[in-house]
Amino acid sequence: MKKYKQRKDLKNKPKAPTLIDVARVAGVSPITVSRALNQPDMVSEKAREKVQKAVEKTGYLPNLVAGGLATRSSHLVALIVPTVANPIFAETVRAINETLAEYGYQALLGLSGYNRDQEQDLLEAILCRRPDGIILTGLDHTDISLRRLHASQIPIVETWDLGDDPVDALVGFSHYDVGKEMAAYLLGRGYQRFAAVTADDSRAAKRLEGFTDHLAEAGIKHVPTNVIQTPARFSRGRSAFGTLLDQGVKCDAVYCSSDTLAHGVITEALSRGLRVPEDVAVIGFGDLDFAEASLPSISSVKINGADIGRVAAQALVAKMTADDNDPPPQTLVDVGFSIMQRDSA
Amino acid sequence: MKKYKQRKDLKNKPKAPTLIDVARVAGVSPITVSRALNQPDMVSEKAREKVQKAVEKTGYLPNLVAGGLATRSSHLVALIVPTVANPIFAETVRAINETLAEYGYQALLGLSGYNRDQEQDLLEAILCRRPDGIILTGLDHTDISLRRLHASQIPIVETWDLGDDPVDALVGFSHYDVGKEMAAYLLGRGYQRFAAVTADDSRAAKRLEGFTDHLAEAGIKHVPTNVIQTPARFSRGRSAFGTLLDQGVKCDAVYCSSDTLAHGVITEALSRGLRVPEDVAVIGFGDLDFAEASLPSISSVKINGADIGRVAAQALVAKMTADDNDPPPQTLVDVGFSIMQRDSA
DNA sequence: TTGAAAGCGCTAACAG
DNA sequence: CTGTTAGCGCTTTCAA
Repeated sequence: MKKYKQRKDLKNKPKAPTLIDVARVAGVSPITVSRALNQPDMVSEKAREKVQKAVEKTGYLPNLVAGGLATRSSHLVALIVPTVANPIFAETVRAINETLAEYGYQALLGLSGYNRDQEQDLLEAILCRRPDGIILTGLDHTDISLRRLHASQIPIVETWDLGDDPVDALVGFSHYDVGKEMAAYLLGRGYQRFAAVTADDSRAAKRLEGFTDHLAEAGIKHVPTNVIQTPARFSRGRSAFGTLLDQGVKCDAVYCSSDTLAHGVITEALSRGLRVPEDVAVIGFGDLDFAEASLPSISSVKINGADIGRVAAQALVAKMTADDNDPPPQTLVDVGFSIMQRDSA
Repeated sequence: MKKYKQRKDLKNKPKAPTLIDVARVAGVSPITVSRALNQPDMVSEKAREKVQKAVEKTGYLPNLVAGGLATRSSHLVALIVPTVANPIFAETVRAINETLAEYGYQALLGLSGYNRDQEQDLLEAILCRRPDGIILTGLDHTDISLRRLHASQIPIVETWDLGDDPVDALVGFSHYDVGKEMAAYLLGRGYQRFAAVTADDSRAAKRLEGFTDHLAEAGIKHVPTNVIQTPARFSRGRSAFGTLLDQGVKCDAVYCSSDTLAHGVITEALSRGLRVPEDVAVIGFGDLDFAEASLPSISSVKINGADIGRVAAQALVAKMTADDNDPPPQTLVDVGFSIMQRDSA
């Protein structure tokens, strides 16, 4: 039985058992252990059993760092979202995590805080880990990010938006159209005086633009708007609407860039003795659980964060596992949206 | 000028520039590039400049997989939480991410779904990546998980709980005490008939136990309780309370295992014409934004998820960077909690 | 079916 | 201050 070289523990670091340890115990060569674990069909049943026992005896856990270096594939996916404090992204993160895990991938989470520069830094740090794929939120990246993304040759899926010039694959919906539909919806129900409470991120801006554009086409040029900083919090929605009212704004419908803000707006309205939706209707965005299940007086644009996550992860997996000679699957998915009515107006 | 061996591109995989490429361009040895990047002080200014230029020219991004293998340190931290759908965990995740990033670490996120077996699987997958540290939620792990954790020799911080037998460091608070304090708080305000709406995870169970124990000491033996499945959602809280009321339960105060459930309970109460807190008071747990900022009629146990995350991450960093001959910093932090009053009762 | 040799890209150790 | 050498733990290639 041959001996295999063993590391000599330079810094007496705590050492986990290695393939070589297992091989020694099993009485086979390291490569046989490797195959028994990763390509069992290539190995005799006898060898497989010996290896299996040795693995249990040593408590061996493969070192994916070394494996990744050798195969140049990390089975790691970079996932960058603005925040997990927004439930809609939390749901997307969950779905992505789950779907990736099904295919043997793991997600490295980065939180960009709705900030392109922070995204760029995250991206740099993450690219150093040589992920097999990347999932980004939105289409709005710095030039440097874009350059790195293109140079990296790594499959990429952008999510939560639709646009002309994705880096690679794209899974989302049109925020501009969402805004237009929200306007059309309210106009169709007879509302005439509008106000808006919106966050300042780029997708919220697109929705607001769609909203005001559509109103403008209908002859309504003026929409008092209060822009709050991300992250959109209940409390900020509440105070933002309070400010508008204090400024003497009169409206029969309030546009909100998210359900969280809408919820705050409703609370503020109620606390001032306004009835919702009789005195003032409120429309939000995001399909939070509380919007769907309970608020008796809110309409909301329904987005399925889990769907987006699942579809995005699947698209990415397809790209990551595509053969080099396959035609590159140029994915582009419009997951759509719908307006959900929860009020009696 | 010496030449350094270069990979011969077995599978014509897309190749990112390597240290050797940079060394060639800079006209120095690879190790000098490595040092210029990681230990600039060990290198002459001239060399540093040459390397800097070569890096820019080649668009080089270091390969941390290779570096990690060589140094046996990944600068990766495993982070396992039950869910990010619960805002309190979302906040913890954010704080941990942020704090780790400050020290040059990155988090690998795993979602256990409040499930020990799922946690075990995640742990196995993550340990294969040889993280430098591990942050877990709670003290409740499978035997296999515990064995692996101990065997791994990796610094570990458990969070969100306090207990006798942590694997390593521990940052949290006593859920049992939280429950007792909630009971004491309500008793002190004169409430006498209680009901409970609670999730079925292990920490929620501890809180409920503290709550009912304290009430029992005060002679109140019966607390109608509706246990809902995790994840605790607004809608579930609402229907859980509805069920209790339908069963004829009379109460003047409702204990909820989280603010999300409390919010649902309040909505259900209001929708049935009950005034909160005049007819029924509601107490929750978690300090969500909406509880703090707005609900006029809820009391809540205030927990600072960001604090826990920050403290936990710092404790972990301290352990990860501790010298082998230093005494092991046996961290144990009780971050405490407080009850926040938002009602006028 | 199994093994030996040669790296993956980087850095620790030990000279110079 | 800079370079040489020898791995880190695994897998690929090529032989047997």
